Amino acid sequence: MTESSASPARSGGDSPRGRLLAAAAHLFRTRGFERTTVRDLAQAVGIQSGSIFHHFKSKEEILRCVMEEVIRFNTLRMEQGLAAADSPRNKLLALLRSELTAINGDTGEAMAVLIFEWRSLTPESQEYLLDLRAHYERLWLDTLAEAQRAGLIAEHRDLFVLRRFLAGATGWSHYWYRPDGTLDIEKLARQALYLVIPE
Amino acid sequence: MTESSASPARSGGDSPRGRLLAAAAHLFRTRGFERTTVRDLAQAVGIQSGSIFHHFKSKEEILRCVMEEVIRFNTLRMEQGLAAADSPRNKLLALLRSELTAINGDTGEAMAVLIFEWRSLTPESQEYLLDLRAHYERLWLDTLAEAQRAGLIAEHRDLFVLRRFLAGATGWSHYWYRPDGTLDIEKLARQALYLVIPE
DNA sequence: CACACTACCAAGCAAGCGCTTGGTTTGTAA
DNA sequence: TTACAAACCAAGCGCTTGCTTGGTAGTGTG
Repeated sequence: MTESSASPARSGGDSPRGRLLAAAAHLFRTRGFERTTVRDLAQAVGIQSGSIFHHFKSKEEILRCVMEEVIRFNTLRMEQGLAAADSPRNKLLALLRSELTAINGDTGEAMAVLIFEWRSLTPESQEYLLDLRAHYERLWLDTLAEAQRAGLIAEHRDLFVLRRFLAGATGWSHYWYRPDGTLDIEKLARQALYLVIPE
Repeated sequence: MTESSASPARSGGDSPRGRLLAAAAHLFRTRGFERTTVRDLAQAVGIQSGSIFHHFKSKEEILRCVMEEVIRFNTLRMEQGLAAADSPRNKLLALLRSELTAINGDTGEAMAVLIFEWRSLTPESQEYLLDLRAHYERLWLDTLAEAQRAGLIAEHRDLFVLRRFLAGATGWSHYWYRPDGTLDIEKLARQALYLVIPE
């Protein structure tokens, strides 16, 4: 309820498990899940490869945990952003800002893993995580519907399709956007808003 | 110039090499490049795994060939679509239709491989293919600039950012769009056009 | 002290990987 | 019929993979 911290403890922090997850997010993003070996992972945190299986029962479980953590964390951030916005327009901007921050900011590596390593999950893990994502997507569709009722979005636009287009647009920014240029995330979010609202 | 065939011969057809490339596109898309073994690939075309290396010198070369072929093919399709369009608005629509067809139509599997398996290429292959893509992207940016000069796109919109957003939006449709529903590619392209032009 | 617990190491197993090799079949054309 | 190259097989090499096993420090609690 306090606005002080943007996040309530993502991952164990400096626990062995937390360090493993952080290293995994980094390696899975840069090399991909398949190309990353448990030996790479062990070396990154300074232990033997076999010791990993004291903390996780399989390599795939590490992937699932990285994804689960980033979903929970960013759903929370999105809800906080929504609560602070007053108009339909600003709610949309808040969602876009949240998603672009998730992808290009602090949780960027884990988000990229979530998006681009989905296939490496077992079907059971996919099902489990899809349940978590459902709530996240609901927030989006409700906000888009509210904006359409307010007349911000033309009637002939399909909101489901629009949301999928936006998800692709923001997710892909991971591959080209570099925050050190003149284009900060706030400007990027505004450019993304033009995709929804002509203004 | 005839509208009869949408394509001039993509891949060798039923040559051993062509069959290998077609099977590779399918397997690389469904399982990913890393998870696909040369033994899978060989089984798919009915030969021994070692025989693959009579046609390609490495597994990575197969990936590069799949990508090269789909770039060349779809650049051609896009140019044909552009040539047949009369107004800036219809040129944009032609580009979106071409890209969405490439991703969700006949070349969909190879396109998905091009987009999502990029990382598995060697740096040399990446550089080589980037040259081919440069021309493709140039067509996009030129068309967007023409539309902006014609007043279809607001001055404060960044065309480079817009193109990247659109690339993400269309590319991602591979993951959710199913052509058998009520939403055909033409309607999908129109929904995508709303991202660019308010109308 | 004894006990339990977390975190870890050292070693290695069974399986799977991309790719090589040497030789054989098959199609084509002189 | 002969010649030759493309296409392919059978076997396996050398290496890497995810993961297991048995044991050992370090720490806190009674």
